[in-house]
Amino acid sequence: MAPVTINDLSNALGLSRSTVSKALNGRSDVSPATRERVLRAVDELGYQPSAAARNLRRQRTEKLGLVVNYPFQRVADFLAELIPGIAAVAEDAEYNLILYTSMAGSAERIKSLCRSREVDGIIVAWPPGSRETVALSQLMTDERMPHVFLPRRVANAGISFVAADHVQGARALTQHLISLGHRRIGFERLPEVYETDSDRHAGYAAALGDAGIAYDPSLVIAAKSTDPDYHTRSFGTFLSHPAPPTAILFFTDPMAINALSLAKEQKIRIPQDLSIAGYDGILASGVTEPALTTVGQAVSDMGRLAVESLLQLIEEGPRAAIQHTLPVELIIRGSTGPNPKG
Amino acid sequence: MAPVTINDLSNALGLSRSTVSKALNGRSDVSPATRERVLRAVDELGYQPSAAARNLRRQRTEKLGLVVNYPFQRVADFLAELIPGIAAVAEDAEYNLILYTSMAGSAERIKSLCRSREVDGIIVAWPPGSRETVALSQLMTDERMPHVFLPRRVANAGISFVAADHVQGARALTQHLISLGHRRIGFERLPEVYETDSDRHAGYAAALGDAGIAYDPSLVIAAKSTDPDYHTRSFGTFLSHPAPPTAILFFTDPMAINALSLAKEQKIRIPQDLSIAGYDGILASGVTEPALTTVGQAVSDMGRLAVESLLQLIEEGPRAAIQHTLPVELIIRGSTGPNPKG
DNA sequence: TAGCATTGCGAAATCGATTTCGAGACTTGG
DNA sequence: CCAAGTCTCGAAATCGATTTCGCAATGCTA
Repeated sequence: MAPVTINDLSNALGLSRSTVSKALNGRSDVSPATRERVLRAVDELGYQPSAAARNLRRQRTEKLGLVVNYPFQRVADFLAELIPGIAAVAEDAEYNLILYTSMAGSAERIKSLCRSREVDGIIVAWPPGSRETVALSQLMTDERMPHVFLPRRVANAGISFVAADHVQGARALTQHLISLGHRRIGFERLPEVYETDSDRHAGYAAALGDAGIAYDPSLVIAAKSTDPDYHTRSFGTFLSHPAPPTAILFFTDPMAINALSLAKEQKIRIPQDLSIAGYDGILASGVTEPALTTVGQAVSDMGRLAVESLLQLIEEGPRAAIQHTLPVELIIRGSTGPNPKG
Repeated sequence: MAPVTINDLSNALGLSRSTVSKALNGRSDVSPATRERVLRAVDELGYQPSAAARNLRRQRTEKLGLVVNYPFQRVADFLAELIPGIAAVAEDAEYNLILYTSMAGSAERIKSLCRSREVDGIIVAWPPGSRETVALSQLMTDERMPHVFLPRRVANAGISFVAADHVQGARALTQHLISLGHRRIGFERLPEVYETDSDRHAGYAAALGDAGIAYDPSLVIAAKSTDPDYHTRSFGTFLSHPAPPTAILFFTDPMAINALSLAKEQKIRIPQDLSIAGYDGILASGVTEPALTTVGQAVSDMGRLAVESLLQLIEEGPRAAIQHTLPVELIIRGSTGPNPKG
């Protein structure tokens, strides 16, 4: 009825708790015969150690925390790929995953999480802006809580993260458009200030430079996050430009998909009249009409690496930060085509 | 350095651990002045109770387990909506969510999970076939582990679940097609035997009956799960029927989306030549060309209800099963149109 | 003022494991 | 045959909280 404890086992066997525990944990000071008896009894009585008791004594929980520091829905696509990857790798290493979705931005709650010791390490998905991220990392370091940020690079040698190489991604994407004959290429940046944004912008600028195309600031729009309709508005800005771009790079796929339908409304043919590209390679980007040219990230790889890094940090104790920057993949689909004016 | 424990607090204050604990847990046998002192010290020393110690003593963990009993990727869409709903509601009630993705179908692992007592209750997402589900439920009941199944109905009065009303959904969908003039309506069922399948089939048959249309078994195909290409094959079967259907209902959106692209390959115009409808209302169904008529489920509501039900089961101890069947919503989009032969 | 109820606090048990340390029993070598 | 290891095992401490119970001091009633 009540769960079987190690005491029940030791009583049933006429052995001490110590011996039973040692038999179960593979200690060497137990005779093979005794170990055999213990294991048989475990089977018969259906014993399973209490997680709480074990956690308390061992001072670790074999659980990882995944803090989603961003409206879940907006990164649902990403998470749908990320979470199973993380959970699977973690479970292979006998760790489980606890999800925290309501502590966005709250340093206090992260601190509580650290102090309650209910996880052995934390993966922070979509960390806040750079400054806050550094502070958050410091806080967790102070609490001796191993942690890894994902999927954003943090420009700080002491902070562990797993990210994608957006300089390379944006560069490849821009090069693709240039090779199609485009010379005036619009770029819509993110409103917030992240390394992700500056990386992608750097890649865009680098590709232009490589091709000897002058960087035209009027073709680069930084969306204003205060404006709920900023996607729509900035698309209009591009179109009404005196010398409008023949191709536009959007910072994320949803922005590009939005542009796709705006274009359809205005009878602008994609890609005949205008080439459009997104970024991130979300699932929906593959089923639009036309399908979206974009840059895909190996999300499940990032998940796997994040877990592996975190486990290293946990096992090896204080050590140098682990930083991974993964290559990204250019996905060429129907939304980009030759420059109509080229 | 080392985490602050309740002993540190009691030393610093010159109070016993009991008193400190009682002050923190709102017991009445503590004077307001003492409670105040304790709270102040908590703030100053940065005390946070150890989750493990508390769990051990209280014999509960304030954690819920979400067992995903199905390849994560195949239900990613669903999960992306379900998980945040579940996590948010749980966190409002001071519960966290632990994800288990690698115990598909394994009764043994479920049993271990129950006995380890690392969660207070379990939500099983996408339970296996009826018989196994009943066995699984029995197992958890034996282990005194509260549990709820989702999002499938289980035809057993003793089992708690949250599901959608697929009889109504399939009926509404079929009625929609009938109202468009269709008389020969194909229906592709699932290979496995679930209540979900029989419910949708019953709804389909009921709508036909209501309209006085004879049920034609040759228009109902049960896909064979052993055949990896069964989607493609069954679409061919429909087309080569001597009196082919003018509209086809697919059991799930991915099947319908697959049919959409098969139709495009074969130059069959949707919906002019053939109407196609899906079921489930996944995100991708909204961005196909044409967009898919389907039936949407209030997934986040199901998540919320599942958590609320589970919490009831946890708090009230042994009690009658809680069963919720939610209404579904007919989503009419571009893939269904008037019967060309009508 | 004696007797009783109330209030506020602490001692100790408890939850269920792990781990350290020491002690017999048994070998082994000299 | 004795001293020194080896093997096995158990007693007891420990992890950090909660909870029960008793005790002393105080307030209240008659």
